[in-house]
Amino acid sequence: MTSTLKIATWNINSVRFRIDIVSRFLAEEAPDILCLQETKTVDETFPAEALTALGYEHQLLCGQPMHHGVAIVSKLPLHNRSCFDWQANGEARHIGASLDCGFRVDNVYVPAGGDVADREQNPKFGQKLDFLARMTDWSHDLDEPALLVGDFNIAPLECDVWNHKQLLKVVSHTPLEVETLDRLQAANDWIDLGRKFIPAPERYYSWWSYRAKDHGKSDRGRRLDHMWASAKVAERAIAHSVHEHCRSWLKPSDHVPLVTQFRV
DNA sequence: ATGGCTGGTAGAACCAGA
Repeated sequence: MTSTLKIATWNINSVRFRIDIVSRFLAEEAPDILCLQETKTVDETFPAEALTALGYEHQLLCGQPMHHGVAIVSKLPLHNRSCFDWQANGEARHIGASLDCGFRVDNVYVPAGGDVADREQNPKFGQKLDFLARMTDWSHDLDEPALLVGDFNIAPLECDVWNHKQLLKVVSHTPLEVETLDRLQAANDWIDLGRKFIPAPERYYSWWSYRAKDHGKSDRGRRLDHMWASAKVAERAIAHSVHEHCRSWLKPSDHVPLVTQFRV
């Protein structure tokens, strides 16, 4: 029997502050699995009960005080929890699990990288590149079907940003970051599901700054969030959607959810 | 018009996001 599996990813910018819109999204879209980034809470205060009440009883948490933090909540069992420290400093930026349908899910929050695109002047930029290099090594050694999702904090293509030329020196769209992301992609022949379903040069953004007076009017977006699949998993992807309307909800995250549906 | 905003935590003339 063939059925489908729907997986979502969302940088929520505080899961406690935004539990109401998380609940609304889960009720309306009903993914089987939701990967969250920037939960901004320790595991003890993660809103576990509210999500269990919506049917997401399987929860893997990797939080820390104040910043960062990732989680996977699921209607289906999650096995073999892994938590890689690709930042090499203890920050909570990855959580992975195996699914009964035969592939693993890895949920990642790549460091933003600070303001200056130079690792000598700005150590955070170096940490971002090093994080991606460690992910690349891991991708190289990966020997099982996998789905890699999350906030990569890089918009690689010209059509992934509102203005390519203006953003060439802005961290998230610099040529060095794009090259580094390309090496990561090549290390496991990852398929960019977003662009498989919404091919370039079509506009595709997943993040809009809080600082715009009217984010929808200026539409200065970037595609910072991604869903990448290894070849066997990509073959099973049958639909992909960007939930741009969530950016206009009350007290929104600055990111919107992405959803991919798979044949399993 | 790359910060004009945002949340967490402390109780900031803070930090971090991107």
